[in-house]
Parts: sequence; structure tokens; C-alpha cells
Amino acid sequence: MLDLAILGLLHESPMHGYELRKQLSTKLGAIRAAISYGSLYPTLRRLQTAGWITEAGETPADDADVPPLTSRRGRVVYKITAEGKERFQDLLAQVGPEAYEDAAFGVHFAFFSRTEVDIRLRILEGRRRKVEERREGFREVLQRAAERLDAYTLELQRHGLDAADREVRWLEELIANERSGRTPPPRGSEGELRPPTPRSTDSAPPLTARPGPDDSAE
Amino acid sequence: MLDLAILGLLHESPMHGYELRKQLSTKLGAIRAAISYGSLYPTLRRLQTAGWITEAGETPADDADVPPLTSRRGRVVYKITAEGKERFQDLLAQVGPEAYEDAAFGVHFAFFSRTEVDIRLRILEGRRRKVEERREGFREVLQRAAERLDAYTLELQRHGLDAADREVRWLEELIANERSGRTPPPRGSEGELRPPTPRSTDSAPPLTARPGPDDSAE
DNA sequence: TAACGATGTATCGGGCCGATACATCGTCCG
DNA sequence: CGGACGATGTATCGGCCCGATACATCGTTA
Repeated sequence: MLDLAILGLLHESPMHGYELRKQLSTKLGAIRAAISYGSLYPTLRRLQTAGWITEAGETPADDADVPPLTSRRGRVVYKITAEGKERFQDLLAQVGPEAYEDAAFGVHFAFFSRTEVDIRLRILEGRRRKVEERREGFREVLQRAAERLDAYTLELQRHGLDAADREVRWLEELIANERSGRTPPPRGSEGELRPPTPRSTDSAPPLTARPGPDDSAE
Repeated sequence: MLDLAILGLLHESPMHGYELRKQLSTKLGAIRAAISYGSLYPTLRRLQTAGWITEAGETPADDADVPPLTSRRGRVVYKITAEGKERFQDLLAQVGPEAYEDAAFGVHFAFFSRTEVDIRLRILEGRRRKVEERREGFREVLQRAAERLDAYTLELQRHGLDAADREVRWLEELIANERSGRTPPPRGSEGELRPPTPRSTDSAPPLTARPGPDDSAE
């Protein structure tokens, strides 16, 4: 899961660990909290061993007189290899039930611009089914066991029901949009394809509900 | 975190592992996915070693003639000890920054009926602050870096922004309610907005946004 | 009678997190 | 001038928790 995210980012441009973490945090911020270095560095080493990425020696811009004082800085820049790109495509297209999980779904979604439209649809629909099941679970609890639970637990259930319901509707919009052929920018061109932007300053944007964690998730 | 949840459930009544897992799933369903046995059983053993819980031997209802054929079934019922109850209260009142995390917040919330009002308020406010920060993060990304991100990533950000925004409002309602002295969550006051069946078959219940998980991004 | 799904306990490998350590750099402030 | 601080940067370690797996019993269904 981290593999996919890291390969995806390095596919866009070479980077060192720290930068990688920052970009992951903003790109996947809606999905999972900032990824820990305790995950990041071991994963980088694993990817390197597997041959998906390599170190790309920082190109020190070479200065002839200053160097002796501070020994070469420890900045390690990674870049993706040809095998890494293949691996990335494999992972992208690998649509198992895990891809509908909160975090994994988010990562797949974040790289949708690099994904074929039919894969996108399969993932969105799988995710929808999963969230629908979740939602029905909440409904059942609320209808059948309401009197056996305390007020706060019930509130939590309503909370969950509403979130699931919203996410289903969000997914439905996205699915409809994909089917209509009007898909967001294919790649490389990030000119504004969304002139209307109906939600910029709005207090209550249309879509949503939270995949994360979720949660952890988690 | 699991400790708190397990002690809380066993505080209500003795139970065996399987049952514990089921109850946790419904009680915390909005927060985290079903807890794994790979977490549950080791945790139970840890709690037992610490003396917070004990085995309460299943009271086999004793039959004199049937036993020899099948050796005693392996059902292990656990019950909380006096020390366990103390521990539970300690954990409940322990309001560190961790308690504002998605999963931990959910667990604390689920046991709010056993928590003092002032603790409840502190947790709700801490959580609110945390989610507000999250929300501002999304806003900044959307305002300052919108043109550097692809359409799907942007959609994810809006998603997150909306969810965070909703959760903040949810928390605000809960906080206001706590302060008003009307301890348990309100319910019923929002009825007039949509007269027939507030949320049973309705597509859009009132509150929410999702605390759980992580995310997870699994 | 065989298959299946629910109930039930348990372990193992591995992913990921939080805490921590350490080092450099620029800036702010006394 | 010097020290504190925060951002940048790499890295490890202990531990929580998950998913997969194994195994066993029971009742229902085919």
C-alpha cells in the first residue's frame, strides 16, 4: 500500500525521504495521517532491494573549496527504475477486495489520473458496494438494537450511518461522471477543466464523507 | 486503546472472546473495522497477566453422564476484576493528545455514559481543535496549491475538507449540548426539518462526518 | 451424509506507528 | 555574540494491530 504510493510519487519526480513524506501527507491527507518514518525508510530500503527504485546521488553541484569542513550531507535522493514503473502499473491495476479498504481505496484514487477508465470504474463500484454494506450495518443496529445501547453509542451509529450514506452518494456522483466520459484531466495537462468550481468558498461543499481510517481506520 | 474498549465491555458483563469481538464491532463500528483476533487474544492475555481481568470458568451446568465423549469445550469467559475497574476509570480520565486521535476518540466517546461531564467536554473540545486543524490544512492546499494537483487529488481534498467541516459542526452540537446540562445527546429536536421518518429510509440524516480510521487507509 | 456457515480459540509474519536519537541550517532575540 | 528554536534530514526500535491460517464443534440445509 505504501509501495504503491511511493512508486507513484517517484514516478512524477525523484525525491528524498523527507520530501516524499510531505508530499504523501498532502496527497493522501484526506485518507490517512502523515506516514511515519518508521514505515517510510524501511519501505524505501525494501523497494530498493527489490530493484523498483535506486539512489540518484544528489548531484552536489560541486564546489571545489568549501567541502572539507562538513562531510558530504546525508541527503539521499531516490528515483524510480523501469522495473519500478512496471511494478507501479501492476499495483495500480490490481483490483482485489483490499483495494476497497479505506486506506487502499484512497491511494488508488489518488492515482486515478494514471489509471484506465475501466479500472477506475471497477474500483469506485467495489468501494461503493463496501460502503453500502457498512451503511446497512448501521441501519440494522439503529433499527433493531436501539433500545439496548446508550445514547452516546447511538449517536456514534448515526454518525457512521450519515458518513457512509454521504460517501455512497459521493461515489455515485463520481461513477456517473466516469461513465459520462467527462473524466478529469487525463494527465500532464492541468489546465482548468472545471470552470464552474461550485465549491471553493462554500461552507458546505457537496460531496464527501470520510474514507480514512481509519482507521484507520485507521 | 483496545485495553480501554475491552475493560469497558467486560465492565458491563462477563464475556468470552468471540462475543467480545462482536460487541466491539457494533459498538465501535463507526470508528474502526472489526478488531482482529490477532489483537484480541494477545490483549486478553496481557490484561489477565496484569490482573485487570480473570477467567470465570463457564459454569458447565454439570452433567454426570455425557462428558467423557467430548473433552470439555474451550469456551473461556472473562470477567473484570476490582483492579480492572480502577484501571478502566484511570484510562477513561486519561485525556492526553492521543485521546483526540481518530480511533482513541471513538473509544472514549463510546464510553461517555461512564465519563464525568468535564472530561467529556475536554475530550470533545480537544477533538474539535484537532479536526479544525485538519480542516485548515485542506483549505490551504485547496487555495494555495490547487493548480499543482490533478483533478482526482483535488477531489480527495474537497472530500476531506467537507468531512472535517461536518465533523467540526457535529462536535459543536455535542459540546453545546453538554454545556446545556442536557447530558445525553438530544435527538428529536431536529424532527421538524423533515417531518416524516427523520432517518430510517431517508438519504440524508443530520449530523456526522467520520472519525474512524483509519484510514486507513488500511 | 456431506457441505456449509456460525461459533469458538489461537498463532504467526509482517506492516505501520510513535518515540527517540542525532546532525545541519537559518533566524530570531536577548 | 551566543543560545534557543524550528525546519530539514536520515535512521532505528519496541510494540500494537492486522490478515491469513489452522483447528474444532454444532446445527441446518441439501
